[in-house]
Amino acid sequence: MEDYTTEAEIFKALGDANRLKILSMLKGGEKCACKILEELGIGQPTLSHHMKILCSAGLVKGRKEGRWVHYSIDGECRAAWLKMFVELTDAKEEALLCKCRDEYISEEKNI
Amino acid sequence: MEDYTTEAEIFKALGDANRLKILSMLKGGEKCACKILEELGIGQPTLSHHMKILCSAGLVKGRKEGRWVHYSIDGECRAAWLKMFVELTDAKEEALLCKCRDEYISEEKNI
DNA sequence: AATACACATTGACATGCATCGATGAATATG
DNA sequence: CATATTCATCGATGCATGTCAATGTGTATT
Repeated sequence: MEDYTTEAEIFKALGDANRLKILSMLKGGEKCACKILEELGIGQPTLSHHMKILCSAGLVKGRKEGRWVHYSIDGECRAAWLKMFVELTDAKEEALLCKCRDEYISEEKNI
Repeated sequence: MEDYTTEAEIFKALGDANRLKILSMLKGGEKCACKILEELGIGQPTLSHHMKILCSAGLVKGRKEGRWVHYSIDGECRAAWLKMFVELTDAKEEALLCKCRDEYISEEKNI
């Protein structure tokens, strides 16, 4: 049987309310760590800890610019995990999701 | 800002390799606890613990039949959580997923 | 009724994890 | 160069969690 250790690691990264808040904040686009910090009401080391987990899991990536680090959602990895979850729980729907994604991408290109 | 405590609880349920193995086993359909147990190589109380977490999170439901309990993936809750994750990380794609789901459902009805 | 079986619950234990204060590293500003 | 700022790392702490052995609960079988 498969191991699923890496997959579990990904879901663990999502298993914290503060990290979900962070993801929600990044949904609109790139955001600086200090901005996230002041909205979240937690300590700075704690935020750094959470960002490390989100980055290690691949959900988020950081872009360093001078003293600041701008974080954003890694769309590619996110899509891979979404597919992974669907595949893990229902085989037939996985095919559907891929089909829809292809349509979505081709729509994007036409704009 | 939203709380995301309940959402985090759901992802926590997925953040364990053994629970992901269980979900993978149930992908093909209903399965007895004793069958899961012998495939998984863990203690019986541990399995019971994991099934409780998966059921509390809503991902899995149990059907009691005599001495046995048959577990299966709760497709409805699963779909809601999938939507939640997509919505949490990207607003525009959420609309796409809903559209695809509607098409999927109407295809099912035509068969 | 007595026994066997399938599963849940309890209690204990070790490990993991979120959090914070203190400190370090890198970069901009004077 | 000195200082301030932004973020990462370290060490400590308290709580959550995965695991198992022992026991309890409900159900079939004899």
